[in-house]
Amino acid sequence: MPELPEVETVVTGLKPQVVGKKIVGFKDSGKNLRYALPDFALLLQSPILDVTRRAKYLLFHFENGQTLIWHLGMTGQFHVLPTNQAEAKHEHVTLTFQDDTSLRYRDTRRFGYAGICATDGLSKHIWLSKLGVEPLTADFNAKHLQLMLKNKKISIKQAIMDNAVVVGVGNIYASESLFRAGILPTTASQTLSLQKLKKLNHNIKDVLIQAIKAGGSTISDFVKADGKPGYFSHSFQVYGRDGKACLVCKKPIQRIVQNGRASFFCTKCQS
DNA sequence: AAGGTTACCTGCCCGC
DNA sequence: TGCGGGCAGGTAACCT
Repeated sequence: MPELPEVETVVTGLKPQVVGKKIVGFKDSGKNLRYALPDFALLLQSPILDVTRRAKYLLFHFENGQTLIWHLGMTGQFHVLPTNQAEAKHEHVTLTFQDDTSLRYRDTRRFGYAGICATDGLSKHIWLSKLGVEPLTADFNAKHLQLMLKNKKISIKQAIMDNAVVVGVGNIYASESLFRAGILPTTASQTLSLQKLKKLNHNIKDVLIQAIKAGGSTISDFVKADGKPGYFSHSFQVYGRDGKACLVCKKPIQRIVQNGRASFFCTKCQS
């Protein structure tokens, strides 16, 4: 899926296209996403007040006190299109607005999922209640990392991808931030000094901010809400570069599989 | 109980 | 050109 910068980009792109609109109809492809779809009738005729993000979830807040929670999975995309425009392949949900536009949800692999929850009960929702701190807030700092990682035997890469430690860091930005911080992804979490954690904390924030500025990464099927790709993928320093020269020291970038996910790193620049 | 593995699903790319 | 295998940005349900 899109990682945090991509979701942030989608929220930014969607907001001006949907805020103030009312859903007047809905349909789905008949195929479930990861879970059964919610009853969209709960949202009918109520204006969308705002679209926000928590971790990698999009939150559509409705005037009637309901919030539509949406996760894009690996391949989810939103598009706002004229209602009379033909359905695209893998379009699984259509929410029709009162103004002849409609919000289309496309998801090739159908790993995405949606739910509806009373806005005042959002923090207790099962998908949101266990989430850790947002990476771009002051709550995410070296001391926080130290506290969360003490006694943890898992690798540092797995730790920063754990949503209870910090949300929004996925497989790409895990490798990228560890490279920038000079830490091998296999390092045992509990062995890192506060000094190293400071560097890592700083680099996680930095790489996410840069990616958001670039409008999210583009890998295969990520498209922003306006249909145009983002440009951060041009800035990957290690992700997907196995066998190629490290941009700092020229040593070939290594690729290993950790917990079933690809990790990329430089053995000279990271220790 | 933490840490690992697997499943969910489709498409693409690679090698034979 | 066709086919099988491996791989893909996430999450969570399982196992050990």
